[in-house]
Amino acid sequence: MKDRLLEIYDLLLARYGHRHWWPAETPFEVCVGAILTQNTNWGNVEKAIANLKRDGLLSPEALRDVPVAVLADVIRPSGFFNVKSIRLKAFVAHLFDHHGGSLERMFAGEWRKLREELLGVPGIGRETCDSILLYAGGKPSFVVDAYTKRLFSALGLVSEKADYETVRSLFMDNLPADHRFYNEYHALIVHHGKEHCRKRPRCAGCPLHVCPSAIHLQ
DNA sequence: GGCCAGGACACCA
DNA sequence: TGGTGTCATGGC
Repeated sequence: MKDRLLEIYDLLLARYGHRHWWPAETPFEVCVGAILTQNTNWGNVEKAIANLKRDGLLSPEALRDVPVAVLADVIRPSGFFNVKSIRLKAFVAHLFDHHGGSLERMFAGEWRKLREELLGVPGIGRETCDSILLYAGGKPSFVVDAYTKRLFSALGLVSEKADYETVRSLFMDNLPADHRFYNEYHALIVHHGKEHCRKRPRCAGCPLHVCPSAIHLQ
């Protein structure tokens, strides 16, 4: 299984090159983006983040102090703005309550313990949590998203019905715990999912040689 | 005008 | 545990 996973990685990297993820300027922006992108097109998230920057709200202190109704209006383009504004406030409140408002301090401890801690914050589920750990904190916690499940079930490596932790274990039990490697691998999976297969439904020249119809089925 | 997007959670059986 | 409804905008 390890060789197969490495082979797929090599194919994706050879085709698409390094993706330089996550698309954000700071670790805090990664955390905000991870929450805003929940079941949402990334283009809409970019609009919301641009609004936050415009209004000087992209900092732990600013998000802590802004009224939730104001925040909801600012992040409106990302969709689900009422729930996401509450989730952003919950994350920042946790950051101040447990880590003095400092991401650096939050990431200083043992990351597996931090993972359990963050999963207890309302609005931070497994994918959001792992995205924060990997892309904001540089921790070797593999991210599983819709693209990952779709692709690797299409490749026959996991069941279509496999739950999050099962898919995550496929990678973490078989690959070295290297956050740069996990970063690149997941970024390539997402890029393949939206830039290749979605724009070219027939998947002509798909580097993975998989049945395209399986990938496009929801 | 319908479908979908880098989920999470409450509720129910 | 597993299935279903809810939250919502914007691009195609």
